[in-house]
Amino acid sequence: MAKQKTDQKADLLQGTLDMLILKAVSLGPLHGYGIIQRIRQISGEMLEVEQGSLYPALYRIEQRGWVSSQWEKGETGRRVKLYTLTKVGRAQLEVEEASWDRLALAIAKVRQAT
Amino acid sequence: MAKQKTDQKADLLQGTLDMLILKAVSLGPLHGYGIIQRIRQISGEMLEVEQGSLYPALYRIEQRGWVSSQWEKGETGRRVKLYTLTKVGRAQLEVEEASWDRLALAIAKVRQAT
DNA sequence: TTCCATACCTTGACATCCTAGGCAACCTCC
DNA sequence: GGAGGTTGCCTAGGATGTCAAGGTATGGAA
Repeated sequence: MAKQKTDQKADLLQGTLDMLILKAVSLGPLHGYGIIQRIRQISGEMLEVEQGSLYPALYRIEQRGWVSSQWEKGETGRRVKLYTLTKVGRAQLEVEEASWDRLALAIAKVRQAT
Repeated sequence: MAKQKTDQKADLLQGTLDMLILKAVSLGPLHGYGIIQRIRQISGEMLEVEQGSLYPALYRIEQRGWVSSQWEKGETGRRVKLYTLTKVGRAQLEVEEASWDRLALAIAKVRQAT
């Protein structure tokens, strides 16, 4: 299906996946497969989340109460598991974004060092 | 001793440690304990690498040929294990920096999504 | 002499991610 | 009507990397 991905295996860093998922779901309820597509889309085709990474992560995230899920009939008539961001999840997203900002800033400083 | 660390568990993301170490050593040969200090310093006290993370990482990095080591007499008269960046290591540093840039760019895009 | 900082290292637990599968429903095209 | 592709869910197993916690030793300061 033409994955290609600019030949560079950009692989996510451990810990960033949760933030990406929360962000994707924050744009509106979504099912698992759709999350992968949305992340790919909003990252400009740069990030490709594997199913084997996503589903365990979703389970984990739901356990922590950051998202809630319910089975629904999708637009195509098929049953899909819709995930919705909870209030706690929205707060967590902000925490993770702040944490990322701090790290990115720190790394930037290190990069400048001579 | 005053560690403090702004109470925020800034914890590194898996995968960034190698880059930090390579960068630290790229500024001049250094021993393990000194690497921790240099990273703390050039990150503006934002990054605190644990010894339990550093030494395994150093071993790993040396096995891959990115640094070489030799025992020397430190300034204080004590024996220290000095690590030096190799040519391969310098190339690897560039690879990791480029990889970080890609990821940071992708994350930034995701952050902007509405 | 007691304590702290420096300096090395290991062990074991833990979380997260990826590879590689499996299952099923739906669609299109031949 | 059958084949194959896409959507959609999931799991098992292994690899990796990090951390918490400990151990050892030297040297200087109090």
